[in-house]
Amino acid sequence: MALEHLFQGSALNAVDAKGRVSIPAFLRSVIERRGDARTIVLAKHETFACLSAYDPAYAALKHAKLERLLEKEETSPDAQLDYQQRNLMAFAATEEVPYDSSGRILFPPLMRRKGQIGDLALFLGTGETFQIWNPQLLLDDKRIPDDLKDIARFRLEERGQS
Amino acid sequence: MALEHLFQGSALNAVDAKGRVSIPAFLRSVIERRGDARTIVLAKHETFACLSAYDPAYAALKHAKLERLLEKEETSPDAQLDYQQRNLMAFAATEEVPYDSSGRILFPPLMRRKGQIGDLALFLGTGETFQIWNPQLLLDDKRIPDDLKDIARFRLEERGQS
DNA sequence: TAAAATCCCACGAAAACCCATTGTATCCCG
DNA sequence: CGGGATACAATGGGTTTTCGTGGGATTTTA
Repeated sequence: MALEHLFQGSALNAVDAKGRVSIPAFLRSVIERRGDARTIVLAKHETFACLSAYDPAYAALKHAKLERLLEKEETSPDAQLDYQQRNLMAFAATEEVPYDSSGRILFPPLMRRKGQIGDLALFLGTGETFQIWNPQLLLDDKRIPDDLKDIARFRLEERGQS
Repeated sequence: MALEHLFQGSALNAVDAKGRVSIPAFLRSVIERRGDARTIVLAKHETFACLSAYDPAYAALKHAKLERLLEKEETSPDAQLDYQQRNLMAFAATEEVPYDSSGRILFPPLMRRKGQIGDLALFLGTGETFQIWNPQLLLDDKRIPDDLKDIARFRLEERGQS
């Protein structure tokens, strides 16, 4: 699985009173080059206190990979349950949301709580996917490199003095 | 078998006094993109205490897959019986129900009992198909990942405090 | 004729849509 | 090279549409 277009860069956007957020244009352009959907898929990140996001085409790719894995070791009794659990997490525990002509999504309340997103959303490109953080939680996480925290601080300052 | 449109997301809907339930709009949109039917097929899930649901187009696909499997290992003595059993389950043990213009089905009593569905139906997208749960049974199932139970609890809360 | 299914309409909340404003980066031309 | 015009991004607000749901009326079935 070698994706041609990768997510990169960072941005800090506001979540308004209605729960709307602009998806940064540089991330949207990757989504639309990977497929022709104007939609993102949201999931709780596996290891960090943030959300993981990607495009539907990437979700389909991941699913196909799972399917192939199952067909290989279909016989095993545990494999069946393992497959069911993965499938549930990959699809039931995610939400697909379209963005409108101005590039905004309506943040689903479930994901907003899972990611503990307040009125600021920090977007971080990570190649195949991107992440959405509550900036403060990123600053508080000891596992995050200082250089990255500097970027988060910069984005916060940018916004503070305007 | 690479399906283009996949079921994902979750929702908790009410089953009213007449036994009617709204199929969530985001699931219906997948059904209608896969084919032009406004119908779902219901079956008891193979491993969980819930129902499995999908569109007629997917049922046809599953059938074709079974056929191919049979032709491959036709020689085996067990294969024939296995095929007969699977075929029975795939067709006799299922019910096809149309949904109306407002997206509701009338829940067939047999399936409602098989799935132990009360007055709340939890819908979970799982890619090729989706599941319908009695939310309490999902919470009680030890095989279900905690993250998914959190989602079920969230859906229950959403509804409770309104 | 009673029970059940289908059709119809109605309502409130939420989501999607449209338009307007601001700020910023980009481009073009003098 | 500078400065004005331009395009686009992010955001705010109002309006329209859709969704889930309840209930009544009509038709069908047993």
